Amino acid sequence: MQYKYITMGVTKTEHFTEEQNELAVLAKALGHPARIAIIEHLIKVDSCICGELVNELPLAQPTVSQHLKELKNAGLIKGNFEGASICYCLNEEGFEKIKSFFTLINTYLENRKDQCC
Amino acid sequence: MQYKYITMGVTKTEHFTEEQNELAVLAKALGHPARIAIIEHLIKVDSCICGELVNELPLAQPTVSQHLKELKNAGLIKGNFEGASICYCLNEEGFEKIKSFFTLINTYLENRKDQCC
DNA sequence: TATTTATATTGCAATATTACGATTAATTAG
DNA sequence: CTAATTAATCGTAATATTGCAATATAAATA
Repeated sequence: MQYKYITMGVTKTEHFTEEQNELAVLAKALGHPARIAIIEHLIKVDSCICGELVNELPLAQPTVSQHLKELKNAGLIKGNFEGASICYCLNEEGFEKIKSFFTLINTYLENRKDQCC
Repeated sequence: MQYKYITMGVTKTEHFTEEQNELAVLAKALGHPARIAIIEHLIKVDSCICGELVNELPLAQPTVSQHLKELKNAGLIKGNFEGASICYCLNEEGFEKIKSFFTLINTYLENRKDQCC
């Protein structure tokens, strides 16, 4: 058997810029309704949350833990231990990177003249 | 054999709000460096593009076509036929939906007082 | 110290995504 | 009409993601 397609199913990150890969990682982390819900909840309660997320979300505890881990790895939330529980809140850094991308897009869209499509 | 976990690997969209699912779909569509590159290229050339994307990207034609389809399905780009080729440009609607989400986040982050994490 | 509470990790089942060769479809050029 | 060009679709290989039961870990409490 030949390994003709050894990278099938794998994103070819090496062919894109670091900025493009970073943006994709951030967007991907937001690409799940549970993770959107987590972000929204963090904003809603306006404080660091400690665990009640499992009660808020329609998912089992290990699944929530996994989603939190992905948001943390992407740099969109931060988490610190606070006694027995852990405390999460938004990580400004991650959102700053997204911000400049969307500022670029919005500026473009606002000034766009023609639109052949 | 029992099909105990018939929905394994499937996002439980039905338990989230329509808005959360919509946002997740949009973010997910941006969650790949090739699709970020496509959006950036559409902004850079400031016009509808007709096919040269395959030359710009380090991916085969069917792969590029697939990424374009995903961006189109998510509502982030539009495409029209123009003779033998097809013409793509940004779809403002999709980006509008993302915009309000990030406005919410930015407003929150700018006004946030404490930060226990 | 033993028990409870809170969260992370492991392991695994199942679907989703990524990538591309081969092919198809549709238009243009000759 | 035929060949060339352009882009979508099909089929398939391979990895990634999602979800949860079971388990592990770590701190608080009795």
